[in-house]
Amino acid sequence: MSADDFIVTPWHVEGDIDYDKLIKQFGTEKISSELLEKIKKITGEDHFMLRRGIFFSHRELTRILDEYEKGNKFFLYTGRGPSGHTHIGHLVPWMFAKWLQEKFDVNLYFQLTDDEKFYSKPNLTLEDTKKFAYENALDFIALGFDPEKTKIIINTKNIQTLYPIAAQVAKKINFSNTKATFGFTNETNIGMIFYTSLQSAPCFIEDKPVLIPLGVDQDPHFRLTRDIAPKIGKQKPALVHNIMIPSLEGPGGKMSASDEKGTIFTTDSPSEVKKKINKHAFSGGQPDIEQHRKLGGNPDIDVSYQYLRIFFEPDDDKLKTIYEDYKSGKLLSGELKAILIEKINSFLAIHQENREKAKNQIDQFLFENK
RNA sequence: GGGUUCGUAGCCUAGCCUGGUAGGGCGAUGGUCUCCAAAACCAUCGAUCGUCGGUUCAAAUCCGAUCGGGCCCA
Repeated sequence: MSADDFIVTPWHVEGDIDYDKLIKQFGTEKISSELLEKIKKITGEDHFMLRRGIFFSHRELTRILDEYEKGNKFFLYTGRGPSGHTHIGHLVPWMFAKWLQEKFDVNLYFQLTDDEKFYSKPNLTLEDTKKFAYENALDFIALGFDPEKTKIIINTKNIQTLYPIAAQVAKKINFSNTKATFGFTNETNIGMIFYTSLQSAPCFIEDKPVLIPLGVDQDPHFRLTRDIAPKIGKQKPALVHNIMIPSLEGPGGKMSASDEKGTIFTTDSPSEVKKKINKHAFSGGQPDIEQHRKLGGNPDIDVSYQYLRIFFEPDDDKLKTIYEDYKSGKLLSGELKAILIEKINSFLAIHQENREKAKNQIDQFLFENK
């Protein structure tokens, strides 16, 4: 694979992603400075993930905001395919969704697609994906959502509510559409072929516009949803996309729950975090200390720095100092890693506490079939 | 229901025709190097060859059955 080749699909992400190219390829819109200003005007602040381009692309976010300004509220929808334990990359769109919910005071639906992971992962049983759905839900709740405005949908549990909506959608998507969108072949099981209609269902669960914060790799599902929405008399869902969170081992892939050593899980202990970062985090440092002092490091490819930028250092000034010190050679890779380890571990200490509490809160969050 | 094809370590795969208890690649682990990581170079671990039975001195290899996956036809 050459340097500018990359693959982004809902099931596979590979290569060094050029996000400007991806925007063209997917046909989305870049989040412009005007749009950022508009968000700032309405919410009173601009989230660091927006400022830093962690959320970099959208579909019709402008329309959602225009409607909001006219007094028409929207609702939020995001989710997670429960194929394994939660890692810190998953928390990015969830954190952002929480911010959106607070700023706009809107409802949020969180879909756990246990059926889809059962269909798409040959080795997982339905029991496995259900178990992971529960585990993932704890991490979601631990971020501090309001149970009055936040409901967790589990596909196999809430099918009664989802199915009539999914049926509306399914009738409007034909095999050619899904084949073209997802590259399905004759080997693809029919669960997968139907599945996108189920992922669409929460878009229409309330009769309001919907905004979906999500990893850009999940965009194809909603491209189809957007196509058929007008055909069933609904508004197209609006999307806001975040970049892929790199694996510890470097650019050229997203953090994956199946890659143990390249991934920080929310349940990792402080010593595991320390070991993983020190032993595996790809660095932008120079081959030895003399050269590093002389030439400086490259924060743009340094995974530790990227994690600080994406999630763990919201303070722009502090981040800027780290960037400059690393670039000038003042800060060594080992020292940068120490900063990140401290940040992650203090985050996880609180998160893990909240995660324990979530076990008693989960019932308040689960969606009741209507 | 019929046909066909495949099933070898975490993954991909050679070997099967012409029987003599497995070879490679990726990955993983450890080491050297480095402030770390990567790269590079060493080294190591890892497979009762889907299962059961038969033939044979000897079966991943031949035969039968069975389970599982894929495709085509009905």
